[in-house]
Amino acid sequence: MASSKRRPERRQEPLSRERIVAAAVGLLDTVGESGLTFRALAERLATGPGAIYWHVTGKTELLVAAIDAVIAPALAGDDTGTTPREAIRALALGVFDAIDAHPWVGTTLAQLPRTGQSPMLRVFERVGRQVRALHVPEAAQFTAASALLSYILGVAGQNAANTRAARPDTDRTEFLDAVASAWGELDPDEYPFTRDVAGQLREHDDRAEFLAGIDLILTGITAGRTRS
Amino acid sequence: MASSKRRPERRQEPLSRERIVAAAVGLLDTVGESGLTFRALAERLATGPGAIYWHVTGKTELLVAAIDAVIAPALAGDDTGTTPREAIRALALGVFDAIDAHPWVGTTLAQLPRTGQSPMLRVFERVGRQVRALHVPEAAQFTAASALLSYILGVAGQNAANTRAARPDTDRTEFLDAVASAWGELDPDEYPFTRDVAGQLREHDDRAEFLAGIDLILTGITAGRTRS
DNA sequence: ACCTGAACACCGTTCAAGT
DNA sequence: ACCTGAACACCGTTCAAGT
Repeated sequence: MASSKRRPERRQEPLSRERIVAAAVGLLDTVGESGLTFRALAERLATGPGAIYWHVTGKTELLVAAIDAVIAPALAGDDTGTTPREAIRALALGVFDAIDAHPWVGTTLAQLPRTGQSPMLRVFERVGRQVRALHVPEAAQFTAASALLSYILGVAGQNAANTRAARPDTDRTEFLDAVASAWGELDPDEYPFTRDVAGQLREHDDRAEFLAGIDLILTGITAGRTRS
Repeated sequence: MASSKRRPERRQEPLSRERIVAAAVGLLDTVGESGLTFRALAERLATGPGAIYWHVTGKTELLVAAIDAVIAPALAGDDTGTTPREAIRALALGVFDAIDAHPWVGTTLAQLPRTGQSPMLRVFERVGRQVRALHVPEAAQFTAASALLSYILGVAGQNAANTRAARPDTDRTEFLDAVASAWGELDPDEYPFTRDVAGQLREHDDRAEFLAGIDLILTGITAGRTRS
């Protein structure tokens, strides 16, 4: 009786956008994209599903907010004191790591338009600034930044697809081994290249591979510079 | 009475995988990804939803088959008599055009694993063969082909996102204008790059932009060659 | 062998009613 | 102002029953 007065048993913090988004991220991380349900979310927050709609307009907004929360650290880095090339690599790796830690981001991020308050726009801006710092000619800056962004998004999607395709109890190397074996048994007439390259898949490092792709594009971006 | 004997009124062709997939593509093209429903599909085919499951294991398989049908023409091209560089450009453009004509492909394609009988694997193989024809060193072939593929997928996803973000009644230029205006009004302290680059967006051509990105990567791939 | 369609176990979202 | 939870209009998938 005494306790009910000043200490509210702390069993029910008020609902808030932050608590909802945090719970959503937790759900996505543990149960995956299909696990994010208004009912499951409501249960985690000890309310009814309708309560969530007072703080959030719908599932899309919830998903964007979740992505934003997870991608934010990658954009928090300080670019001063590094070369633009290093800054782009660090930024790209930050996004890659965020997606690697939260595979559901890859699936959704690539589908967000580069408009409004989209996290996409923030990544684009960061990439673009460094492209400019590389002294890419004005007219080519948009193309260069877009290409880098598209590549990052493409890898993100592939990564998410691989995570989903892998049995939940297998780790990365096991999965790569399985894919490599499957590739190795493909029809040599139909898939000569994939077959031959299967071996490289076995000893490859997703992160290093991703970075190698970034470097490829960076090389392409800066290669033409001396000619202009 | 006479007609019911030899001419079966032709009102009910038997169901088949091809008919189902064709109807699915039609539904996706007209009503979009959210319009592909087993109930809607059944209605189009004049049956119950359960009938479809006799020919197709589930929605995932249906989606993959639909993508396959739409992407196939892009892979049918003949590569003989062109340079590898031209072959890669043509292949990439083929995929781009297929996705542009069927925006729902972009959303889903990027999420398919590069395994089994996935259309992804077929695109990868085609890209890879031309990478090899470019005389890229063995160890770098996987990276080069993967980078090209990831870029293509990334653009595909962005394209689909843009199509979805655009009001259904606006055309491409109207949409780009709207985005460019929005970018132009961004906070100059937070989005200096995006703001400045907004103008380039207005007069840009998606297809040309896409190809420019491919060229960037191709340049990156071939740039190091003379050094090795 | 192939089709039918009711039924199951879910969804996102709304909204009257409560505090 | 904020929460509740039943209700609405859907889903994908299954499966007994039909032909």
